[in-house]
Amino acid sequence: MIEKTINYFDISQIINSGQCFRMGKKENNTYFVIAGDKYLEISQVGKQCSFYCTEQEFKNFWEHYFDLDTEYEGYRKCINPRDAYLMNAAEFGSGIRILNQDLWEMIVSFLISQQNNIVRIRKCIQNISETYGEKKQTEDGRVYYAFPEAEALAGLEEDELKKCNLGYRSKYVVRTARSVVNGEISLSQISEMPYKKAKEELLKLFGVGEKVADCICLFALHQTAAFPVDTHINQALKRHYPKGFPKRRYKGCEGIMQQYIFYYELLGKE
DNA sequence: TGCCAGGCTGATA
DNA sequence: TATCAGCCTGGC
Repeated sequence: MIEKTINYFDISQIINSGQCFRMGKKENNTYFVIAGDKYLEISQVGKQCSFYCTEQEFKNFWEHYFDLDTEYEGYRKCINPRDAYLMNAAEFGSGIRILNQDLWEMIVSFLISQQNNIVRIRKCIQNISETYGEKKQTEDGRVYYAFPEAEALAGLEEDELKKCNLGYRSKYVVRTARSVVNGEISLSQISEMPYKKAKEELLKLFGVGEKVADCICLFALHQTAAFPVDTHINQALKRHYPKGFPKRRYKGCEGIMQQYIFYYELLGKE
């Protein structure tokens, strides 16, 4: 177990910020995370966090996954103090971090997310993981399933994933898996591209539009200039930024601000 | 029963 | 280039 004191980190806020669909609460202060083929439990009381893994695993994977190297206070300090709405939103979601998640997993997750709600998205991802992912077991015997590789999905019929409750999104996932497997699109190359170029590449995938591409850029590629606009953000922008969100002021960290707004819109109101 | 939810595609004008 | 059905499905 690794114990850390971490500023501006709140695992429950991260779970509810909607960037990860394989995290959840176990009991009181304990949470679980499945990322790719890894499983982790965390407990948190205030700034005190316990990561139930080895030092090596923490250093090699989870520290980067949770973006613990980044000082988030700096992002909040650059907020215009006259922008009361964003100041409040950032205060409310001050424990949010932008995770460094697996690119393939995020592509599929956000393909599934369209015209869908979080409970169903989680269920869909659980279904495809249990059906097509590798079965794993923790040291204490807990069974979980790794996220399925593109190869495991590319050979399916387009409607096959409807059995996993994906509905019309089934063909998006299968065709995208084929594009990855047959080399039409290179995930490793996308990982190295700047934001605009990476987004352009992602938009070539069947079922990936503006919003989904931006979510993938932000939550998998850590392109914090990406600013996904979904219905919630759209409503918030209309209400609070009728002249447009001041992206120039937040150049390079628009995505962080988007997360504060999204979380505030979702849970900050009574 | 009908509507909606963290959009996108493809047809049509 | 813009607009708009239609798409799955479960919960309310």
